[in-house]
Amino acid sequence: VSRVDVACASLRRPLDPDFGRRLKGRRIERIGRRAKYLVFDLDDGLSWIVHLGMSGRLVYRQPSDPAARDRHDHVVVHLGRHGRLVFNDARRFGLMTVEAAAGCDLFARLGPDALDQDGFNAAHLTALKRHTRRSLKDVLMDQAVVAGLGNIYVNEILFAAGLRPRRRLQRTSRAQLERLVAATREVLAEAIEHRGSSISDFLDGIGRKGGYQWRRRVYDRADQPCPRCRTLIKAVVVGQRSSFYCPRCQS
DNA sequence: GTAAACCTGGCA
DNA sequence: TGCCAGGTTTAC
Repeated sequence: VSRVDVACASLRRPLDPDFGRRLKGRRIERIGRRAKYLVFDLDDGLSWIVHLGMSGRLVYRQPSDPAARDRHDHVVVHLGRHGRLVFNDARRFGLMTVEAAAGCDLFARLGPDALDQDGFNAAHLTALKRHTRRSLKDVLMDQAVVAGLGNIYVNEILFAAGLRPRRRLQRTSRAQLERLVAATREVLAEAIEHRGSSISDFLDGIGRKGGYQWRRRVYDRADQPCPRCRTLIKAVVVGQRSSFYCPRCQS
């Protein structure tokens, strides 16, 4: 990292005044992920941690790419002669920080990753069942229960599992929970294969749109026919978030 | 639990 | 003009 330009520090969490100083001069040794956070491990043991929020993008640009700055390019991380990483976020719901990943408070309350076979399974969900009246939608959206799922994919997972968003966890059988966990892996595998959902803002790390928006079965498809049975998709609000389901295929 | 807060942009 | 949006936190 040869230089860090901060055009706007007021993200969801205001950018630390030391952010640029901590990143400049470091070498990025590994790129990973923790739930919805991108994690760039640095050569001094700290990590550059990034969350894209709703409208954020982090895009690599070649040295030859035009230098023109967009109004919402808030942070530019220059990589010497190798180009730069540009963080753009119209709504500024994203955040970034440089700190030790171990003991990072952003990670403190995260549950098992949605793709972690050992952590996220039917037994994990069964253990929550006892004293809760929460809906499946609410439970899957809770990053402390299972980390990494957002509104689009929870809608798609519930459709794939044949379960309604408002169904109570308590009233969901072990077999249905097994189905739900399997559906999570299937939906995420397909979403990753198609590089995510570009419904309005999302671009991948090299500026390409994802393709999953063309494959979604129910999300934002109110009053359109279910791809399986042609019944019209319903829209409801669960926990302040829009939910979509097929009243025939999902129970 | 539920609402409101943080922001901008797009659409009816 | 008002309402909605891939997220998360904070306050009643």
